[in-house]
Amino acid sequence: MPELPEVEITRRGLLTLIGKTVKSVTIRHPTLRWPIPQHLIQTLPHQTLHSLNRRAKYILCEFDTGVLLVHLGMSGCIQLLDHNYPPEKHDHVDIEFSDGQVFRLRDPRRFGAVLWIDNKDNNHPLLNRLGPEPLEDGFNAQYLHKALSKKTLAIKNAIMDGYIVVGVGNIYASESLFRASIHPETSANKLTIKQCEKLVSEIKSTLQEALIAGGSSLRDFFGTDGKPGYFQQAYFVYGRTDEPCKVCAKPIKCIRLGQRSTFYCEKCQKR
DNA sequence: CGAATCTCCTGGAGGC
DNA sequence: TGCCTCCAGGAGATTC
Repeated sequence: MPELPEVEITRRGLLTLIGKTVKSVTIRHPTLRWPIPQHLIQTLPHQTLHSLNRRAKYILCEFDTGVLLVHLGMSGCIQLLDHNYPPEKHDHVDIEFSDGQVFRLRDPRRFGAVLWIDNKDNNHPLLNRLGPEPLEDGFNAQYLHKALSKKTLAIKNAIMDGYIVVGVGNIYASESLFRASIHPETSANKLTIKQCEKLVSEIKSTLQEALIAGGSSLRDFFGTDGKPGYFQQAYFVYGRTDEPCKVCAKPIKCIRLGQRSTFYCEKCQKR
């Protein structure tokens, strides 16, 4: 399931498309999280891709008259293929470029999204209220401590809230809290500035390590070249219920927090 | 208003 | 081997 490192790796894998012009768009299955705008079939051809950026887990593809916003949901991947390569069952969208390369979105569970933001519509509602990027300087201990100061929800839910900080999904939330020795159920406003320092630092390093490792992969993530990442071997707690903690050997606990599996070590992580 | 819950979807795993 | 049930999860929408 794509977390921020996988999205960033996907974006980098697409950079070779910059400067190329769209030849055609094929939409095979228009109902992702929201309907894919059918007008893309007419709008995109003849437009040039100028840049590929990322905000949170959204990939932003800048064309002449607007931005194509792509989200991979939890099972999405983008592959770059020759246009003769036959589509498979869950290959919902193709954007063929004039050199014959195809940007192909596959998303079996269809939690992903493909939307169009016209240049005249700035301040898109999906983007304009998002918190800071976790790897940028705006995400620091002072910011986090202040952002949490009136929050009583569990810290794990807080760091997964995109209005506080973007890009921290379920896996890295558990991993970062373990590394920071903070119990996932701790009230967000109870974190000291010192704990915020540690947590910010561990969120950054966890994401950074995953990025360097080429993105983590569970069974259904592949990057643009079809190769899986390998970060999952390094998990301290995620998916390790009842297995010994890698630090203290006590069995890892699994609880539900905000409808999500949450993994932690009760000895290493303090409330 | 903040927090918790609901919702979309399908593949894979486990039980029999 | 096949069928059934259950589960996973990003994040906006809805409800409390």
